[in-house]
Amino acid sequence: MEYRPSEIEPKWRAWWINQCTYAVHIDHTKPKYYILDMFPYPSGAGLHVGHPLGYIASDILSRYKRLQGFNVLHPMGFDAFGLPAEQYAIDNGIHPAISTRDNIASFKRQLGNLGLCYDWNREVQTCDPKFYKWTQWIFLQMFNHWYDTHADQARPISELIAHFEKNGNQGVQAATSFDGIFTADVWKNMSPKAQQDVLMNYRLMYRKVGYVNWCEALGTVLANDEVINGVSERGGHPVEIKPMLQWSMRITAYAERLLSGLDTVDYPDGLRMLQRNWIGRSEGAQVFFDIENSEEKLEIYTTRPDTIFGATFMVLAPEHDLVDQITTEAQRAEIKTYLDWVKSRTERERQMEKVVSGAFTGAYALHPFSGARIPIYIAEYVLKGYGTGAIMGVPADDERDFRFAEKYKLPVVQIVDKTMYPGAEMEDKVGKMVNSDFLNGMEVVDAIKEISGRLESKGIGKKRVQYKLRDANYSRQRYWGEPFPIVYDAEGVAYALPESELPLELPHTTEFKPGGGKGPLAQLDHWVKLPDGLERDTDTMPGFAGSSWYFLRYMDPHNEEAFASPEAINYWQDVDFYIGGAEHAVGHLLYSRMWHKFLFDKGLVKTEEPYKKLVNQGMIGGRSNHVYRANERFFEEYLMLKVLKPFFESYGPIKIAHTDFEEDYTYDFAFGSNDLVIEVTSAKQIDKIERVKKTAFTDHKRLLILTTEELSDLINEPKVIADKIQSAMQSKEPLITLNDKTSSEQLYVSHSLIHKYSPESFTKHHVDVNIVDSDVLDLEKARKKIQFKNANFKLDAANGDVFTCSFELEKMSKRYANVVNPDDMVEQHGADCFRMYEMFLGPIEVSKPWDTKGITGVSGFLKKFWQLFFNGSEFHVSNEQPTRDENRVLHTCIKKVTDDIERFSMNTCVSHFMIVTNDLRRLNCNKRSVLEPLVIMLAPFGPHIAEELWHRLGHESTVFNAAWPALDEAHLKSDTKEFPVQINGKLRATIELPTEISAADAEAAVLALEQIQRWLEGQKPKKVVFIPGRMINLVV
RNA sequence: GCGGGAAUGGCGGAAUGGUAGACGCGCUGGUCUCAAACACCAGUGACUUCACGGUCGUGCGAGUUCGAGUCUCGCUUCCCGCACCA
Repeated sequence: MEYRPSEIEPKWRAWWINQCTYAVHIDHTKPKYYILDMFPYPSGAGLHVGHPLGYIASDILSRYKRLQGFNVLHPMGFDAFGLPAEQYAIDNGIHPAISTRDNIASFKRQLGNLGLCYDWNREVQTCDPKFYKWTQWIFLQMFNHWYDTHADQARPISELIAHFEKNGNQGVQAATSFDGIFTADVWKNMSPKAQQDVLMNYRLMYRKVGYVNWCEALGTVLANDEVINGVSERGGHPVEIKPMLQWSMRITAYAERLLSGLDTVDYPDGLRMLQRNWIGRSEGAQVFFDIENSEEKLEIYTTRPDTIFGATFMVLAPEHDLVDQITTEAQRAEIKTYLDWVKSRTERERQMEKVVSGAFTGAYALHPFSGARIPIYIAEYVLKGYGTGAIMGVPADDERDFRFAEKYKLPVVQIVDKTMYPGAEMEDKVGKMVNSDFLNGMEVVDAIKEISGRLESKGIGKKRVQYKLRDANYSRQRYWGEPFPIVYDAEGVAYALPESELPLELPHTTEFKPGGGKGPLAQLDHWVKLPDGLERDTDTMPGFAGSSWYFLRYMDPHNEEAFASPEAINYWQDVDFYIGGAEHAVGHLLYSRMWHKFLFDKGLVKTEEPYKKLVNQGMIGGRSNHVYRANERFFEEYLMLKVLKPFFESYGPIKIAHTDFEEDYTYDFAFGSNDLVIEVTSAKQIDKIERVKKTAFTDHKRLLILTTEELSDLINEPKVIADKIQSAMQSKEPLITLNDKTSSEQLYVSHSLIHKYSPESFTKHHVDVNIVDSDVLDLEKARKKIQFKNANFKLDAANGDVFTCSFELEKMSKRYANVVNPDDMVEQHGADCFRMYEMFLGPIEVSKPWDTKGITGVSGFLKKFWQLFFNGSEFHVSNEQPTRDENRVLHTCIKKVTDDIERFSMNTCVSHFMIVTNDLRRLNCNKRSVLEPLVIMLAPFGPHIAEELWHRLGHESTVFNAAWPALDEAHLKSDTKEFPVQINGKLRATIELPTEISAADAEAAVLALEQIQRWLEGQKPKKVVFIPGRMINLVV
């Protein structure tokens, strides 16, 4: 009986839904396993074959774990707030809620086609008030907490207030943007607003004026990771730095834990490295320098305090607060010129700049040990936002400082002797200190310790750990996001809404354009202005708000009392296996890890880290096809090469010098002994035709006009054109224009022919890969496309009148017309086949190109597998005992597939199923005791075919309630094995020997081999290496 | 520039330090067919040989080892990330 996926697949999908096969409940009798796909944003573009890769892989793992006896949570939902829907609303007037709902529906329909085992009852959408109630709730928890760096955890703001009331802020060790010390009395005498302003500096969600990435075109502030090379990630619009009052998330408080936590999770090394770099921890020291003739101290940050004796200049960031105060009158003009220049430059220009620049302030710092006067400069290469925004310039030990010193002719004092470390770079922390007073002779590492101690005892410096990581901007001047559950009084003091007022629902509007630096919500007076005089925050939360905790909601998605019940959290704990794209490496993953740690501090979740194991799926690239459209040049070359040769032989070619044309010659073709001239042009170029007519008339030439349109029509019949030219030659007519009823407006030329013409003859265009098969264009389908309306094709006659395209590997994208839709694949080959082919392409983690051709291999395999169960049209499975060989095939498969799924190597599993199927066909095996376990093992990969066969085998319940087959090692071994025989490591022969043969017996057998004797040339081998059950190597 | 990853037939890719190229695509030949498609069978790294066989072969160059695609060192190219982070 034929395998017909289109019949069996929809049947079982409906049955699974009907039977609630994928419904998951807390079950304390089974171990839990939580498998999560990264939260998709439902874009309007629909899925291409690259998208489901991870979903299929996680689906296979989920089904496998279930068969292994785990209670598997495998949910799906949508990151439904976001910019694209809002942009779409601005462009098309469709409310984001509507377009988002529609996009989710089509996304779910496409996923539904693939037979994925999600428990849709647990679906969440971040734009659902029932969901974002808890996003707002967590936000308020963070608002109401501060980070105690001593206890190394978040604590309620109320405890901080209590401390202030007793002791002021003395003894408080906090992650804070507040500097300065106040006493309890000072605190108590502050106005309520002043107190709130102080507290704001301690909150984990806080407001501050920050320099933000403002994107005028999008009308919003962007996070650092949404800005790529100075332009917005979405749309590529310019981004400028602008000061604004914004919500900020104090992720820096968790920097150390985010870093150390990386050692406890199973993430890919590359991803861990990425996060480490992003957090960017560096250990160094802050040092205060006195400034000559000034009360101010200059605070710098350095990771190399040991090089302090090599400091020959200081550099401040141009925006540094001290610049104005310390600049001397004499230098004021120069500094101003420099600052103006810096301001005039865009972020992008600054990043691209390779040459150092700066200006001298006229002020001097005093060296804390030598007392030397050190000139203070400002320079762009020192950044306001990092460290203290000021450095000491040590040109002998820092590349940039050296370049700066070179340019401004500043002295270079060698302070580290690296002669005993050949190959050490300038900035390596090795060598012996010289020219450094009391540090002389010390190794760098010891010198760092020594100087740190001295700085500290002198009270002019301190060890300090610094991070590159910045607090995340948490405000967006946008509509389609979570509103802030915050109101402000007349003085601008922020108050949290009471929990009872959550969710604060997003009000309806039809106007989405931002204005004046404010989001669309600002225009909704009735919503913003409250009766009691308070005003709402008019920004919305960023995209990462909902996605920072969504995986917790899946544990208990309908709970109205909490974001998830303690019972659910206790049972499901955390995500065991997380799969998704590497693009979330530093954004989503860092943010959600931070939220999880915060909730952990609060005792609301049970683990420090949200995701135990993480796998990044690779991208699937597209294979684009190109067609070549003929330019006018092509027709001229074509006539020359294919048609006119005999005419030139008869009449002789001539060239007529140009009169008033731009081209070199007046006519495209002219002849020595015939007064006919030929002009090739598009019929659309009426002006040109008129001019040529006039010129021909003046020259007393008869004119034949060949239009590219008619040539296109006749392109596959060169003889017809030749005949027409022939009759024109013989005619007496002064003007011959041919057929004006043409159907072709363009001509496309088979790629196999274009090498005969010059490259300028063609323009390359993408063509939809779905109408191309093995680079051959399907002309029937092509003619239906708008692209080829009124087009003709020059076919490759030598190769059976085909039209070929060239190909290129590119990103899969509508723009390249190379998008392959999974729906089409499922329709043609079935979901099981599509799923297995996706896996078969290669390792999940690796990027690879899609090639639709190869899917026939998997399709053929499934047909063969199906046929194992049938005798002609009849389902026929025998109950006989399996043979040794059959058992070996089965158990080898159990071992291989089990091992490979465990190491997430799905491609080799599919390969192995193919091998097994081929083996069993050879063995003519249709035995239940072999086939039934195979059906169970195939089920995670091809759930539909497995369910069908499982039921035909007589089972009533789903195959996913079966148990994964157990391995019996005894069946793996065969009696004999073909041993490779090597001479000096090179394979020279193979020999069939008992698998368990002893070294001595093997040696004897091998030495008896004629081929081996030939290599030994009568000598005895020096040494015999025998690996039992594996191989034999003779050393001669 | 810094950091990470990769490099194996025409293509996607296999290979606990032990028979390199499994499996599939493609290609070639054959069977079936009036023919094509499907299906099935056989072959398919390069060079060489009538053949048996031999030589070379996992980006390049060294090394460790009885034995290296795999381990070590040095280079080349490509991909990804970060980019004046003091």
